Amino acid sequence: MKALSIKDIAIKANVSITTVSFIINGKAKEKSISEAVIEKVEKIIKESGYKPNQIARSLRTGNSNIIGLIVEDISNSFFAKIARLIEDKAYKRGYKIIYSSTENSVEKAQELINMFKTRKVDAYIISPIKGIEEDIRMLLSDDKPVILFDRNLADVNVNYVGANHFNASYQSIESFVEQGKKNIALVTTDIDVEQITERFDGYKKALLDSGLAYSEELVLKIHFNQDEETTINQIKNLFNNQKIDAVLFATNYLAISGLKVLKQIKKEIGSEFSVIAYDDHEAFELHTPGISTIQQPLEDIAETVIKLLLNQLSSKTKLPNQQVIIPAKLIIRD
Amino acid sequence: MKALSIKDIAIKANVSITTVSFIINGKAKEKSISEAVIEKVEKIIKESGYKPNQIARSLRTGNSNIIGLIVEDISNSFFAKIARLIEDKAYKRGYKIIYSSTENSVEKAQELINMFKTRKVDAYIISPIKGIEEDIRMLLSDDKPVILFDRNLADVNVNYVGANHFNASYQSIESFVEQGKKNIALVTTDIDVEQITERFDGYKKALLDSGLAYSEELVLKIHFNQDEETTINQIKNLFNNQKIDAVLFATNYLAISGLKVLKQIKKEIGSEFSVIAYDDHEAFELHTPGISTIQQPLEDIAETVIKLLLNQLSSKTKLPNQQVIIPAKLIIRD
DNA sequence: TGGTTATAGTAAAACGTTTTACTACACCAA
DNA sequence: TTGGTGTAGTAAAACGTTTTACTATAACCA
Repeated sequence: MKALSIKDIAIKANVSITTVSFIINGKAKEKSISEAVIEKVEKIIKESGYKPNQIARSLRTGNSNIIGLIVEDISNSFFAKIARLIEDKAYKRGYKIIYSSTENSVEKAQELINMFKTRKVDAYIISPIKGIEEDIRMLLSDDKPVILFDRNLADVNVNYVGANHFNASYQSIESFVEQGKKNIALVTTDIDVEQITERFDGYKKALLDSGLAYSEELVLKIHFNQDEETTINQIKNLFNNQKIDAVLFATNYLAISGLKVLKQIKKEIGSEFSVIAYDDHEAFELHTPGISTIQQPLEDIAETVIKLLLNQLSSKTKLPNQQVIIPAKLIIRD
Repeated sequence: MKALSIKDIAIKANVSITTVSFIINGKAKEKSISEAVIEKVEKIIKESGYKPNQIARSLRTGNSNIIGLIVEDISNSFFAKIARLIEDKAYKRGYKIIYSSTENSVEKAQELINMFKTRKVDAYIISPIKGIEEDIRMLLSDDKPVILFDRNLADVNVNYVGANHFNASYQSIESFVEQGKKNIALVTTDIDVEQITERFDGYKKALLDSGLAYSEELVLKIHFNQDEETTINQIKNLFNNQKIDAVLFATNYLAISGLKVLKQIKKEIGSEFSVIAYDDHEAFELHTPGISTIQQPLEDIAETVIKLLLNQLSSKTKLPNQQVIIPAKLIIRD
């Protein structure tokens, strides 16, 4: 049962392929096709269930109505939620999203970009990693819209949407200080992206501004793709060996490992020991006591990404790149 | 900066397009192209960075090396994790995955299937919903491999991989009974798929086999896409109005809502009140006390799905459909 | 009347591949 | 010399669209 082609429709309707194509693409009026023919052809299309072959279409037009979305790890709830929101919004505007995970591997990211490129996606939404700057520049020079989100790359001039990581981090520390905390730790990762360094800088700056000393002993940088057991041991070490009364986790999965440690070593969260986690997670609300978190405005981020993208797609001329920074929200729970 | 085509390579190498194509596709030997020419062409390809246009390739060959994955909701951690595992495994075998969420809407599912069809994906992995039986039969009659997972459709003869939901549910209730529980509730959804009805049947059968009465008052069926507030109120009602000493949640998101209720009404989980949740979630391990769960073997499911799929893809003849049922594991935590 | 304009539509090239059927030549055996 | 076989390679069709440039007829008008 081979699929119907535009040719079959043309034969059935006894008109030319061109005419059918014009009708399908809503150009019938401007190409002066008569009402009668339009109706006849549309009827045949409906009855036969003909669907244009998108591959052929893409080959001819060079675009696909598909947007490629590249994230670090689709199984991380932050990315899964953002992906889902973006998918919904794009879908409503007639675009499909295809997504894939980089696993923080430069190689895989490059391969994905290449795959998307050879499949002629119309635009890219990327949560980037260091090392793919050159690839992104290539996309830009192909005149394809690119939006980075969550993480920015310092030395590429491109659209970016993300939360204000510096401020969020700064506020968290401030809030610890207001509670009278003196020994505030930071558990972060060693991924070298702006978003992570900003969180780090916010931590440092807030400490200094509050008259507290910054001490390297209180900062733990976890290697980004080691197994969880190692992570847990390192955090355990930190908690056991340092006098700490508060800790900021720079990502939600680090916080989850951290909470596991606290459970294991039976350290209670409360007035003696406070925790704030970056990026909310179901587990934090449910936790007893509730875990305070920095919530990124997922909905806003997704909406802004899509809006920027569609602007670019519908504009003939290249629009200036924008950097949109959206405030994050500190949610205090207990 | 237009992309290079096979023609450009042919000109540069001073050979025909055909020759280049044979070399790219590893058919040079069998088509008796000389070693010298092969080397020359390969060198030019490497130096110029030429990448074949996959769209043109798909148009010509009718396939794409892409597998379409359709799930209910990619932001649900069960699906996100499965998707990620499948993606990894497919990737290693040279296939790309593109995924999309149905949101439990028949219409959206059909549109997605259509989109994948017109993009000529080579195979489908679908966590189906009732109402798309006909669409799946269409795919099968197109001779495209289809694997259902997580949920089966009773009246379509197709490959299926899933956990043993009946047994898992049965065992959970058994374990409650062993603990001396008498009033065991079930919170489930009203989605009409085998996997959910099996969980329900396991619950019922186990009660009867243990000599406990089955009572409709103890079963709450939540409408599948209502907002969480309503769900929480309904569960609160159940917990407040019925004498219950144990509850099985049929999905992880229901369990999360349920745990929120328990927190709100300050009901402690312990010897008086036991909980088991279907499908593990980070929040359950972290919860105090830990929440017992039924773990589906994600890794096994993903591996089996991919294996079945690749068998079909590489076989010339149509293989018989298989139904693979994988045992789930009851994890008792406290 | 002839020239312009509008209406209604079509033929054919192009997008970048893969693949079938072919050519051209050399070599060898009978 | 003929014919067969192997080697090395190519021309051209095909996949299913979109789009440009074209034709043919009717209508209008001065």
